[in-house]
Amino acid sequence: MVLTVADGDGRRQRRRRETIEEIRQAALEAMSEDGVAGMSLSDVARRIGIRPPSLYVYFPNKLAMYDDLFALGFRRMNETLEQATDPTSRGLDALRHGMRVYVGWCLENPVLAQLMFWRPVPGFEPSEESYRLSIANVELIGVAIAKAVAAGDLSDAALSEEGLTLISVVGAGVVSQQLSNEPSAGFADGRFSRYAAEALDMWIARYTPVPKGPR
Amino acid sequence: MVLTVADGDGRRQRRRRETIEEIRQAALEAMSEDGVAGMSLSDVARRIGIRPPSLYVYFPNKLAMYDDLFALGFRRMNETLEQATDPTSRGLDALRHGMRVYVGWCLENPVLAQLMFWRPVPGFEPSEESYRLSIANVELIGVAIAKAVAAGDLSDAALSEEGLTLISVVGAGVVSQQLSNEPSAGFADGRFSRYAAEALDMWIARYTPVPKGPR
DNA sequence: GTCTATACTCTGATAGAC
DNA sequence: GTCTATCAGAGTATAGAC
Repeated sequence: MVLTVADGDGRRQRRRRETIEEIRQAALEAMSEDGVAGMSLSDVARRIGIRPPSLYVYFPNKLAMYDDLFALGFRRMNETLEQATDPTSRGLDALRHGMRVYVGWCLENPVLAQLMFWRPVPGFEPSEESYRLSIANVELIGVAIAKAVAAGDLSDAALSEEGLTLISVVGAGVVSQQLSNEPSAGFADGRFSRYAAEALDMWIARYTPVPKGPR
Repeated sequence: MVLTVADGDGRRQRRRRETIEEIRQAALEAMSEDGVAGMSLSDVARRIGIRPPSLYVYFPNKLAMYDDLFALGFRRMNETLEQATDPTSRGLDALRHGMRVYVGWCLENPVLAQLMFWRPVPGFEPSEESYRLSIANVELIGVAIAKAVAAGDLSDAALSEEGLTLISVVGAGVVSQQLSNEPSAGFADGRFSRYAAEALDMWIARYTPVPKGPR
């Protein structure tokens, strides 16, 4: 059955992608109003002027919609982190800048951040494909640390399991505390996020190499 | 209308408290199976063999049940922390022990911890009374730090806004990462919780007073 | 006083007409 | 691709049996 005409297909698929984009936007709005787990398909359909069953043309079920948004979140965040990598700044400065971008993105996208870093939706687990994007996110941080190690600003231990675990604990701690206690605050005025630099400094201090000159 | 007989009241109120305790237990079981936000009143009623509307005799609505469990969680955790305070250990040892008990309790009570430290339930905000219990929780940590400062093991800055914020970030970070990435692991074998001591060490190092002897 | 029976509205999801 | 019709189940609320 190879009757699908290649030419006519472009417009149809394009229209489909536009509709999916509309659904995503409406779902994010709904979640920010009613909570991540409180999103209802009827509400999403109402927001874009279609009937609930029509959503099933684009997503097999509600959990698949969550998975799509989970992946979207990591795609956007990884893109932001890559674009924010300033080639002129290096070593610890690049790491500090990365931390600021990371926390800032989470506070600007609290709905996606909750979906990505907590597990607020009963029954939802990311698909293998989406999970790979979250792995890539962790690796971006590892690359920034590796550069600082290569520059001599951090000891090798920063790249150990302990080092990578502890920096993820620091980042998750700042974001988690800020989002659950003061979700609407910005980066600079957040009770917790304003200490993001100091939190990272705790980690940096632990992995700062001892000067090798004679004492 | 003061016809209520004092004698007969004891048994009735006792029976009522027992039922409430049954409901709490069933709700916790339901949440651990279907997620915190996925708990359904019909399911809770079914577990203890009554009809859903009967739950409304004990709780005005579903959110009130969440509030009751939120408060229960902090009561239990604060109790655990107070009992675990070993009067023989002091200073940094007491603080390290407190951190272990804190993280351990959260991993042993993941459902309550999620309800207490994240905001997984759309529309739920703790009542003023319950919120006070969460304040008391923060103050317990402050007391342990104050003792270490008094013993000379930590600098005064440990009790500053920065110091208190950063230690809450460290604790929340360990718990948050462990619960969302590996919820069923225990304290000792958790990918994140096994580094709880090292995470606290980052904080302790930042607030360790410099020795005052001559250099 | 306590619980049951019943009803109302909304949810996620499916089947089938057009 | 979108619709109508429909389902089982949810949370909530009220009326009434005992």
